[in-house]
Amino acid sequence: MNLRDLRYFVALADTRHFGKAAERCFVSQPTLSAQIKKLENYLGVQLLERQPRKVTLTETGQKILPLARRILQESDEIVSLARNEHDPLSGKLKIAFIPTIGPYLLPLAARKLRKQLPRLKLMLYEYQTQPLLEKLRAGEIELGVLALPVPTDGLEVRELYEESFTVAVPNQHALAKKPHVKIDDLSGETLLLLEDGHCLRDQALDVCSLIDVKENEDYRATSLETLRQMVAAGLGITLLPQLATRGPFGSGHGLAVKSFAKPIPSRTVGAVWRKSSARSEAISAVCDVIRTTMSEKS
Amino acid sequence: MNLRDLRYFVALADTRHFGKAAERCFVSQPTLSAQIKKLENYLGVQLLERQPRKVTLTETGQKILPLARRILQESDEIVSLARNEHDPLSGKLKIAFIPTIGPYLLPLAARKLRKQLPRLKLMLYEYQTQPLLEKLRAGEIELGVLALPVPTDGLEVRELYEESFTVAVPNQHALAKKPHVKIDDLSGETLLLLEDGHCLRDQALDVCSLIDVKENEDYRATSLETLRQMVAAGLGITLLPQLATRGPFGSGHGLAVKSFAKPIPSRTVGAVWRKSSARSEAISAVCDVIRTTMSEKS
DNA sequence: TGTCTCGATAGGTTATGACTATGGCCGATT
DNA sequence: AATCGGCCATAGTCATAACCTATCGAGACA
Repeated sequence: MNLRDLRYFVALADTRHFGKAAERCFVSQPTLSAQIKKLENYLGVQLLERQPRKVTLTETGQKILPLARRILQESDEIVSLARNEHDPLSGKLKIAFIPTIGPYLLPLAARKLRKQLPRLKLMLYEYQTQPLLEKLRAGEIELGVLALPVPTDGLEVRELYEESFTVAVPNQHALAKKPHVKIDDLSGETLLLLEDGHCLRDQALDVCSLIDVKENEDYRATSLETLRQMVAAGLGITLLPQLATRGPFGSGHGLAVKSFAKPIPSRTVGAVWRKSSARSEAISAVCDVIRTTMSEKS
Repeated sequence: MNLRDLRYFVALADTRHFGKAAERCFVSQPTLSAQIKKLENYLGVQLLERQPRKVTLTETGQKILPLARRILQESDEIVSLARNEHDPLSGKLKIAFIPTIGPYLLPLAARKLRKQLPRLKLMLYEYQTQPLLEKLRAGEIELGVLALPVPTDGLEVRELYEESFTVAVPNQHALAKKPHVKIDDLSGETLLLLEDGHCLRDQALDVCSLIDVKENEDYRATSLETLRQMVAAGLGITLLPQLATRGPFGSGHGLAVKSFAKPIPSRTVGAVWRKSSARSEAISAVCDVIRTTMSEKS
């Protein structure tokens, strides 16, 4: 059985005339005639009675007609649903950020995203790098924003922006008075870090790998905000990504944020998605918005 | 779009594996692959994401899937409905009788009809010959049982049985004492007849056409039962078809029913249906039952 | 009786869906 | 690192389903 056959049948039921029904279906009368006969043959029942000058539905035909109509209507629903979804820049798009990026990047990009991609409903998630990649591969999310590099098997990667690190020290700290901080200046300091799983932890350790710092093993922060408060409380110093020091997140409350002297250590923030993703257009558009946002704000 | 494509899509959504889905649809993998792609192309949206080792539905695919399932289910409904209707001796069959046949024939045939055609639901109607033929041609009924002959344009006709006429006279009437009545005996009598539209009226006039009878113009009965009572009341005599004199409808209550001497005048009762009718098998079966009933009872 | 309407039939062409064989990608194994 | 195997896509070919035009035949109508 075929949707086309049902269409022919319904047209015939409406017009009760083979010629007119054929016209309505944009086929010749013999074609429709043959297809109807084939349908009847397939179903094993006569659907219509061909009286001279008059076509009528049999009992069975009358029973089948509403079913056929509903099927056609639902098939049209599929088509129109697909047409609505046709716009690649519409629909839901699930994006995950790592925790040291999301809360600081989103306020900057949100307005522009909403303005430039108004039909895109962004579903926002926050995961650490590893769970994020897993959920990405599992298809639970479509796009991840995190610090590069990441293993790229099956994934597409695009760099979004370069994010400098800064040093956060207590107000009273000697470094608070210097205009710029060199990495070597951190030698001998106590470093406060995020708990395991945060990539920022590894990045900070990496920056300090050549100098002599000791991690405060008693405390591991669960978020940058906790970390910030721990520094203000004088428990040590830490590295903060630059976006986490802008606007309401800057110096104050017993905390001084210092920028590094050149060469400024930094991390690369990038977007990752499945190579096979069906949303590459929307993804690309989102990346563009983030990139331009960051290049304007820097 | 095609039901087959939807079948492929649903199979793929179920198995999430092109090869297995193809197997389930009894086609080769490339075939299913190509059809799915064609479907996606037609809809203008990607329905699935081909990850290595893993096939997943896109957002759109997930929306379309339940629609596709429902369509397939309903198309199966059509097929199974048709299969149920497949038995030509089942379903509704609308039969109309003329008033001078229906009430007398049905009690005789009903039991055998129900026994031999148990799945056939007979819808019974009663119309005079002309309206009956109109409704038959209009497709409102499938089968008519009436007195022949009738105009046969577009209609199929089959004789069912021959029905003798009898004479009904008041108990006190001279003819009530004779064993048999000749047509000539009716000469000079006052004839009571049914109102216009009843074919029996014309048949009675026809039987009496060669002799001298006068119709009682003051009364025209609307049914055989009224006619019978009018005869019993002494208003005249009348002709009754034989079936209307059997069982509870016989002599008594001031009425005597006499049979004719040979040659016995009679009418031919027959079945008519549209040549193009889709129910010819059921019709034929019903005719058979009536014929054998009548040949057994006579 | 001729004419018209309308569905069915005949014959030929195109388009579609199916197949097999094969390629390319990726993950897993040795 | 090289090989193997699973899996989907591509290429090329073929059968048939669907379509067309032309025509027939039955029945309605003037």
